[in-house]
Parts: sequence; C-alpha cells; structure tokens
Amino acid sequence: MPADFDTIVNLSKRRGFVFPSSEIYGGLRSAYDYGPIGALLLRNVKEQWWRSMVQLRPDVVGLDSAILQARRVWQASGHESVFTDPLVDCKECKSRHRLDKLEDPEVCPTCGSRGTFTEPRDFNLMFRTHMGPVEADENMVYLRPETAQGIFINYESVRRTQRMKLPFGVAQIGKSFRNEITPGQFVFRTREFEQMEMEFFCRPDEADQWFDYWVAARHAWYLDLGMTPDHLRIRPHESDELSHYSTGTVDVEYRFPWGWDELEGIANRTDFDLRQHAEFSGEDLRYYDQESDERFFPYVIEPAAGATRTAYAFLIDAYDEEEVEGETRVVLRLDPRLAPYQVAVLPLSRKLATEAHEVADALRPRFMLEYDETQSIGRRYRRQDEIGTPFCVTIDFDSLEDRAVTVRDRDTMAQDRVSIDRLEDYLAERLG
RNA sequence: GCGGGUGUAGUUCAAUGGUAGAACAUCAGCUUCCCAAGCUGAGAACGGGGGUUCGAUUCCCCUCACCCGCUCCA
Repeated sequence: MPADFDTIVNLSKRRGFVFPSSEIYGGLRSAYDYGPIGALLLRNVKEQWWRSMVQLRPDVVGLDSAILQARRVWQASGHESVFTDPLVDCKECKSRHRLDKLEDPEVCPTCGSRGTFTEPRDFNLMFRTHMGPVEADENMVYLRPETAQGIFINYESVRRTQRMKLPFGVAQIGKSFRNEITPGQFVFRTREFEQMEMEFFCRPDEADQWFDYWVAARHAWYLDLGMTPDHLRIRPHESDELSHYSTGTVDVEYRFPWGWDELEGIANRTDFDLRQHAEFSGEDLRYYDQESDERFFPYVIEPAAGATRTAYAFLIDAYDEEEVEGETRVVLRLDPRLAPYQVAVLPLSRKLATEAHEVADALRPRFMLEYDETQSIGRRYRRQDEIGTPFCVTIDFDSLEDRAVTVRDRDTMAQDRVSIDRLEDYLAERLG
C-alpha cells in the first residue's frame, strides 16, 4: 500500500522520526531535526553505506574533512562562479530567469514582454560565514556545498599515507549546505543536508567501465536493503543538464509520493577537479605509475548520495498498512539492518518487570533495544510495528517456570518460544 | 523571491464576536493481559505579533511555518 505524503509526515511527528527545527519558536524554514527514532534510522543508513563502500572494500578508504575550507577551494572547483547567479523576475508573468542565460536581457522568454524585469539580484547558493569574530571580506568563508572537494584537496595526502594505487576510492559522509532557491517536500530538499560521497580515482581509459560498474553497484545497494525494485530506476542525464564538472551522469531515482526524484547521482567528473586544484594550488597532483613510468591526472567516478533523502525514501518504502481483525495495522517493513530498534522487550504484566529487565539488560549490549511495559500487549506490538522493530520478546508467567520467552516476528506476527539461554543467538541469526 | 492554498490538544476533526468540545493517542491506577479489550482518573490546543472592539480563536493587517507551481540540486 503506497504511503501518501501526509501519512509519512504524521508518522514522523507522532513517533519521533523528524521534527520541524526550532518549532517552539515558530520554526525555521527548511531545517529539520531528527528525533530519537529518526536519528537511529539515519545512522543505520549511513552505517550500511559505510560498510558497503569502505569496510567491505580493499580499494576504498574513508575520510572526514572539514566543513570550512579555504575560499580558494571553491574558486578552483568552480563553485564560486557557478553557484552565483544573477537572477531577474518578470513582473508581467512572474517567471524567474538567469540573466546570463538570456538571449536578450530585456526580453522575457516566457511571455515575450520587454522591459518588465526586476533589477538583477545575485543569488549565491553557498552559505557564507566568517572565520574569527570580525566580519570582514578578508575572512569570509563558505560552508561546503558538497563533500567532494574535501576529498580532492586531500587526494595526495590520502594516496601517500595509505600507499594507495589506482584504481582506488575515498569515501566520506558529512553535512553540506546550499542556499537552495526552493527547498521543500519535507526533508527531501533542505538547505542543510547530509551526503554520502565517494570519489573513485582510476586511469582515464578505464573510467567508462568503472562508471558502469558503480552505477550497477549503487543500484544493487538499495535493492539489497529491501527497497522495492519497481520504485527505483536509473536515469541518464540529458547533455544539457550536466554539471559543470561532468561528462556523464546517471541518477538513481526513487518514486516519491510526488513523482520520481533523485536519491543519488553517479558522475564521471573526469580529471576536472584534480587539474583545477593542481593549477590553483601549484601542487603536482598527477599520479605516477611506476610500471609504465607515466604521470597523469586520474579520472574520477563519483557516486554521490543524499543520506537524509535516502533515509526518507527507505521510510516511505517500508510503510505498509494492513487490515487485522477490522483494525488497520501500520507496519514499517524496514530491513533489520535499518530498523531503529532491533528488539523490544515486553513483559506481559508489570509483575514480570524484574525478570523482563534481566532479559533486556542481557540483550542491550548487543542490540538496539527498547523496553516497554505500559498498556496492553497488543498495543505495544502495534507501537513497535509502527517504528519497524523486527522482533518483540515477551516475558509471561510461564517464563518464570520454563526460562523461555515468546519471540514475535514483525512481518508475520508469528510467535516462537525460545529459551532465554538461546535468545541472543536466536536474534543475532535473524537480524543479519 | 513570486503566485495559489493551509494553520484549533500529539493526531484527526468540531464549535463560537462573550475566554473552546470530541475521538484516537499519551500518562497514572485496577486487571495472570499474546496482537490498539475494559473501568476510573489526569495532563494537553486556537502558529506568533499588532489593530478594530467593552470583549478576538472568530474581523483586518503584518509575520512565521507548511503544501502546490516556477527554479536549483544529493
């Protein structure tokens, strides 16, 4: 059953996935806070990405670079000029245009009116702040609009210290900031967001095949974590929508409630970035190949995903409603690796709290676990269903005698009697 | 930023120029209680500011936020 937009927003607020930021002060546009449950989901998405992109790969290493970088970085990367657009609005038809892209700066291409434009205004998509307490132009710095440049400027240090040989990748998860003209669609497009990017350096003549490799690999990652295949597609960019640095880009798109939209872009950035930084910094960033005695700039294939919007897509995709005895059961069918809580421990009666706490305490070091003893057992199952907890462990009065508990499966609602001694192994086997 | 729409407990709704009702949810208590049971009780809202008025949640203005378009991207 497809979840509509409001349903997901409601669930998010009701169960503590996402709250509007600064809400007690009336809110701040385009900023959201991840609540206890959402923080766990987001964290799990990032951990799965890191596991797949770094831990399981001998050819990729990780990095965590600063959000604040020298202004020259953004001059070299092209962002300072490309991300600053003079925009004009047509007073007649209310359309907005980039002044530098107009054939005739006096004529509105939408309605044909002449001389109806407002004064041009500079729209800088990069956030600015100042290093140090004095606000002067000399110490103005940008908040990074992408994590990628942090990788390029560290390329040589990473290569040298980790003794990397082509082909190899450098992966990074972190916040980026863009003054989007139009944020919106809940957490899908926000001005502060989190990226999961990997720059894969390779020989120029191998770039095309690595590009295809990473498109397939990234597509498979979403499927492996349980995303519905029909809700996922690969879409190549048209040549007129390519970024300033790219010769080829493919998007991985998810079918959101409002239509297909991008989760991740896989781009061939060529040697654009390393060349630019070599030129602007004066450092020789060419790769020296011992065998062939060649020096050259590696090409770069970049799978760049949005962590926050990916978590959102998994949330939407997992949402399910079903009729159970005349009641609607809401259940998040999240992969156990993404589920906020893996296990809930529920005593059938408060009189069993002592024993239930013992079971919970024993499991807590191994699993993200929630303990709940309030209200009826059926209600507690439903609460766990709504946040996607794969397994509920119930302690009943028989448990005192047989030292066993009931394990209830989220997806099938089937129950299994398991000895407390075997419980940890039983759960670990099923949680992946 | 522009145009259109929306804003009442956590959620979904109701009413009203005379200081707001409900359902579900939440919390406390009772209940040997396995799929949102029952009983008793409790907390909880007019997005914010200003104006008109004897009196504003209601009328007017401003503002904030969200949704739909334009545009940008992970």
